Order: sequence, then C-alpha cells, then structure tokens
Amino acid sequence: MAANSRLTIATHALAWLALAQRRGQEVLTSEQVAASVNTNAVIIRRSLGDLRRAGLVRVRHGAGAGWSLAREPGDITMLEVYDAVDAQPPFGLHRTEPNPECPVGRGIRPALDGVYGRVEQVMRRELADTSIADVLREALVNQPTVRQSGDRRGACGSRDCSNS
Amino acid sequence: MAANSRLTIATHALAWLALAQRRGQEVLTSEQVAASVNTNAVIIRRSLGDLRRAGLVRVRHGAGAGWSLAREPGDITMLEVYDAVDAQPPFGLHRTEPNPECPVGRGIRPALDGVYGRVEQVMRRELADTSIADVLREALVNQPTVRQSGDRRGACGSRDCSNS
DNA sequence: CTTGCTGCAACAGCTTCTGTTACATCCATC
DNA sequence: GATGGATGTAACAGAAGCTGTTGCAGCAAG
Repeated sequence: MAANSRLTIATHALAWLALAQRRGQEVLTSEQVAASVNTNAVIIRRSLGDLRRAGLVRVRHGAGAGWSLAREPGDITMLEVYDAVDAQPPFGLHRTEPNPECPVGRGIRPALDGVYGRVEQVMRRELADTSIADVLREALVNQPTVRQSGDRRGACGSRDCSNS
Repeated sequence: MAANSRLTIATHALAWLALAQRRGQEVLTSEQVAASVNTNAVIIRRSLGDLRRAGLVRVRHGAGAGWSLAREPGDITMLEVYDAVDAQPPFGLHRTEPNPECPVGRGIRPALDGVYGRVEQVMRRELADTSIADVLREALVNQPTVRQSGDRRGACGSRDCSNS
C-alpha cells in the first residue's frame, strides 16, 4: 500500500483525543495515542505536529505534558485535517514535460489541470461535510467485537493508551 | 512527485489517438505515442495494454502494427480510464491494524471506510462527466505558444510522433 | 534541579513508479 | 515460407516517499 495513510493517522488521533476529552482525560501523550493507532510515538508526534501548526490541537510541554483538541470535535472538518497533513493530490501530471511540438503535448497539461481541479473540488466539498465528531460517532457504533469481561473504561490492553 | 501519473499518461495517449484518427491516421505505434508524451515506448505499451484489456483501444500486430481507439472519443469517459489503469485510491487506511482493545481502534476503520467511500463516489461521478473528446478539445484550445513557421501538420519535432 | 515528554534530525527498510534493456511472439507483406 | 517491424513481457536499476526507529536537545511543572 503506497497510498497515503497520513489522513487516516491524523483522523484517528483526533477522534481518540475527542473521546478522551469527553471522558474527562484532559491530555494524552503521544505514546498513548500511538498505543491506540498501533504505531511509533514519533509518527504520532509528526502527525500531531502538523495538526498543531494548523491550529487543530494544542500541546503542553514539560512534566505532565500531552495533547488536547484546540476546538470542538464537531467544529473540526476532515477537510481541515486533509489540508493540515498536506497529503499528496490523487493524480499527478507528467513527470517529464510532454513534447511541446505536439498539439496534444502542448495543451494536455492545462486540460488535465482543469479536470483534476474539478475532481479535487468535489473531494474537498465531501471532506468538508464530515467532522471529527461524525467520525467518532461512526467509530463508536461500529464495534465489531463485544467488550470483554475485564474491560475497564478506557483500557487498551497491554499497551495502555488512555489511563495513566 | 510520488503521485500517480498513470491516469495522465493514459489520457494523453487516448487524446493523441483521437486527434490522429480525426486527421486520418488510422493507427499510431507506441513509439509515436511515446514521442508525444515524451517517455519510453515500453511505458506507453504498458499503459495502452491496460486500456486494451478494458476494451478502450485496439491493437494490430505484425507489420504496419499500431494502436487505435476502440470507441468514439466522446464515448470514452475518464472514469473508464481511471478504472482501466487501476490507480491507487487517494487515501490509505492504517498500515498496521489499530489496537483492537481501544474503542476508537476498534471502530475507526469502518468509519473511515465510509468517509473515503463517499469521497471516491463523488470523485468517480466527476470523472464520469468528462470524456476523451472533452479533454482533447480543452487541450487544443489551450495552445500556449504560437505554431512556428515550419510547422507541418502533425509534426512533432526531431522525434516524430505522427507522420510515418 | 529533576523528571517526563515534546521537537527534530538522521538513518534504515520497504514499497511503488518510472525508465531501460532484452528477448520472445505475432502477422502483413514480399 | 521467410522477413521485418512492432507488440508483450520479464528483469533490473534508480529515484522518491512513507513508515519506523534511535538518539538527543529543549522545555516546563513540581
């Protein structure tokens, strides 16, 4: 899978932050978020760093540090996340310039720019219609396995992702 | 640019085939198409091979071989080309499975599947609204440089891409 | 000052795409 | 049937991007 999972990682982190916040957990460390995403903490810091620069999350340094949402989950759209993580556009133009002495070679790039631009527009419109709160709600109603006996609220197994 | 240029290459090839056909040139060799796209002929054969399997172009073997459109340019949509070249979807899910003992980790994938699916749908709808004929028309009205003095109809400079 | 976490650079490994070469295959033409 | 030109495809190298990892400097609450 060469596809970009950056939008997925960032959205997962934001949804987890939103749920933690709702549960009264003010901040989460990058290690706790990484435990939920099941990846390395540095990956999470890179992703949350993008979101911080976009003003979607806040970070607290020093002891007892961690991350928290900068705005309400219902107010953060997937489009903002998409722009924040700077994912590559779905289609790329020619890697090398087409033959400029060819009628098609001369005009194909502006023509495709138009098509790709329209595609990107409808894509952005769709992303703008979904918020982090929407994603979290969808994720919570979609629980494939029943919670097990010893499941404490917020416990994430051997690798704790919520409780300190 | 890591982005996929396969859709771009395939569309360029089809537009060039459409223009050649309109000019009375029945077939083009992969070398002639490659001259317009400015790439290697094998790249073009790979791309046109995809389009052939999808029934969008025809190939003639043997002497005087070459490629031609299997249908009218106005009847081939960008969506068919997109499906033919099997471009990777714009977004990827987690590379490793999220923590299944986490509420968000459990439900995030179906939730994102829904969002990404809707995005893909509007993207496909937009691609279906554009035909090869549309692209060719756009390319021909978008000629950044004026044709030069010695410009023969269809000549593509040192590397001939049309006349045999 | 200590402690815990962030910020960031550097690097390895993996995957994908592009580009190139080489060679077998096919078929209209001679 | 032989020939020649073009396709079909495998194999490989190079480049780029992303993920994952380690290491270390910087910051701030207690």
